Amino acid sequence: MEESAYFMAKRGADGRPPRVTIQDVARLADVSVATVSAVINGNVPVSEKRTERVRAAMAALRYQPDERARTLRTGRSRMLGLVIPDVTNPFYPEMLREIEHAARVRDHSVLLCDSNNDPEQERRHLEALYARRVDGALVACVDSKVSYDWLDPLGFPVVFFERYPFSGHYQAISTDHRAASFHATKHLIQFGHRRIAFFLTNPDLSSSSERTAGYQAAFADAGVPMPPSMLIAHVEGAQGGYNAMRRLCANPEKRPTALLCTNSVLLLGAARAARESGLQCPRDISLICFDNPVWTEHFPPAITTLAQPKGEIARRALELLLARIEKKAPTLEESTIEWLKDELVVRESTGPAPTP
Amino acid sequence: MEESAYFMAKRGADGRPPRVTIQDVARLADVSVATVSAVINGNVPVSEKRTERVRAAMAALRYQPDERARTLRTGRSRMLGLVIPDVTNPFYPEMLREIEHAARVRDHSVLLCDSNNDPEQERRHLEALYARRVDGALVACVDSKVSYDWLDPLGFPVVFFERYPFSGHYQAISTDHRAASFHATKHLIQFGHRRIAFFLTNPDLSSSSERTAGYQAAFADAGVPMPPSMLIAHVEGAQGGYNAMRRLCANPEKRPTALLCTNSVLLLGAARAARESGLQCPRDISLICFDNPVWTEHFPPAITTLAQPKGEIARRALELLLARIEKKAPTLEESTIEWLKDELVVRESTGPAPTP
DNA sequence: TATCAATCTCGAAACGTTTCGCCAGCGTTG
DNA sequence: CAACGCTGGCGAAACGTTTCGAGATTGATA
Repeated sequence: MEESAYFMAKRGADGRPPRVTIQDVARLADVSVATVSAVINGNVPVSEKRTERVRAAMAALRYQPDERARTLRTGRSRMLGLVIPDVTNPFYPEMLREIEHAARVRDHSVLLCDSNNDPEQERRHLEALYARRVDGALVACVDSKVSYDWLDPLGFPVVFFERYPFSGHYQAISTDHRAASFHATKHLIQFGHRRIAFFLTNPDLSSSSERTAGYQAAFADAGVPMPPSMLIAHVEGAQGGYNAMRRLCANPEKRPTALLCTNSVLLLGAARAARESGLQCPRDISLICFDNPVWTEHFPPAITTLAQPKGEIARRALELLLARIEKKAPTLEESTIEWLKDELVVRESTGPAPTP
Repeated sequence: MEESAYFMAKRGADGRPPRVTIQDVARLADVSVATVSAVINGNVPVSEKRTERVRAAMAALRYQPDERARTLRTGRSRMLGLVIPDVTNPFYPEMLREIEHAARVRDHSVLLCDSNNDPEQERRHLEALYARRVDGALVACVDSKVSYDWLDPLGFPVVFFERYPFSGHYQAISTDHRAASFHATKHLIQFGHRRIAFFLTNPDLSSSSERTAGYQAAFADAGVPMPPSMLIAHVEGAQGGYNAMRRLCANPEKRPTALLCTNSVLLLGAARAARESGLQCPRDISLICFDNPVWTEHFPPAITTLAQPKGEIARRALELLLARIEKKAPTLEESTIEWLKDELVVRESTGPAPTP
């Protein structure tokens, strides 16, 4: 197996190393291309002798099959799109990690797209993914009001996670936001809190409306009236959380004694605002947020959170998507949503309501 | 332009929607495939009349060129690999966001790979990226001691960022870790601190050794002796930071009065350990860390950090990589590193050293 | 020894693009 | 009027695989 002479001959004028193809391997091993392919894929029997020759040739040439060609021929790219609203929200990197790992286990790669909370960009991402003919996509959508009906006719399988569209047919896997929100609120009510503020970002999100419903249900369930104007939407980022909290605390008599945030970044700002208003947590105010990033455990005080089972979401979503891809019948007759449970992890930031 | 009949004819038995190809467009517009390609790519003149026909046909069939085939033919995939050691470290998602954005602007997609701090996995990722024939990769390596010499002969262009190998030829773009570390340490020394602890993760990392050098240089520069056994390596994660700090604080007389952490997660644990040891920040201990994630600004107290110019790193790294790809001469004759400046953002966590 | 089945092997046709070279048409020019 | 250059268009050959159908080899059976 002497490959250097061969290499020299093939090297282009530009000095760029030669791309070794299946042809080269076949030539060196003195077999047909088909045979090489057969030993690579192992789905067709090849004699011991030739297998050995091919193996040796592949090793000598450091041959690595070109996935592009393979993909074009077989129709499967073994790539999956992952489109998320904002990598900067710590929930998503952790999700990404799990999804990437799950995908890797099933021998798939992940093409990441950040929508930057912009429906337009999200759409562009999805179109690009389709153009690349990835096998399918996992998406946490930016806005539940947008329509994804155009995906189906294209035969482009998508499964949603955590956030899914309000209308149309789709498959989704999500934590039970309503139940989680219910439990968190109930936890606070049982501590005697009544003036419980609720910060959410975009209300046009399946997760937002479910969480809102859970929050309201908890009050109804406890037979306690909901405080007016404590449900605040469109709070964005740490600064948004800070501003909203400052505003709420302007009037000390009407200030909240507890707060539930729809994501961890909001809480960061809100907590600071509370401190700056002279409030101490949990003595004067209790704090809870969705998601459970590392810092919540180490924050003073450690934050009570709602932790999503990210690994499970990832594995389940991937399973669903792959099944849909295999089945080759991407057109959906009806919507299905699978629910997973959040865990309320109680730490130091929640306690009894202050006595007036 | 009646396409429905055509669609019906093409629809397969499996109910899967037909894939419309350039052939279909050509047929419908009654021109050759070459002409369709010409109007798509616009690099060959096509008459007004035909252009119009082709446009109409494409619209009617909702034709979207297959990137796979395009890629195979042209040799450019317009995909870039991004391999990072750990998405869970907040530095990387932010980096990722910038890189993805920069790539998008230049009409490229990003294939994300998380090495999970494992050199083996990193290597597998790189091999997979090559197999997919992405145009190149941006990598923050897991360990500077591993060799990446095998990439060059493959003609696979890679540029390193923030962490690069100790040996071999490579291109890198990095913040000036040494200078940053020097400034941070100097900042502390000027506050009168002498017992300044330094936590780092893997010492076999270019960034680690540079930061260590900066730390040491600051003492030398100030003519102050370095405290013994305050330079602690292999501190991993928040728990690692916690443990290391607890250990250092065991003996109150010998405890540090300041701490510099190589990443933000370490600081999280260390800060908690300090609190639990009865230390108050910044009165009893000053804290600084590299990277500047949102929470540092909202933590009580707000953390003094070293902020990397992530956007600039991303843009510059991308530029370098694309240039390397264009130039089609991936074999490197020598190494080049470009340095960017960190910014020391001073907040509440650093102050005068306690008087004994 | 002829026949047959069971293996293995191979050439060639896809997959969906881009691009190269050639040709037809046509107005200019000597 | 012949020769020529230009323009726009087309067929066909790539790109690097997989896969299909058919041919070649072998060993066993009648």
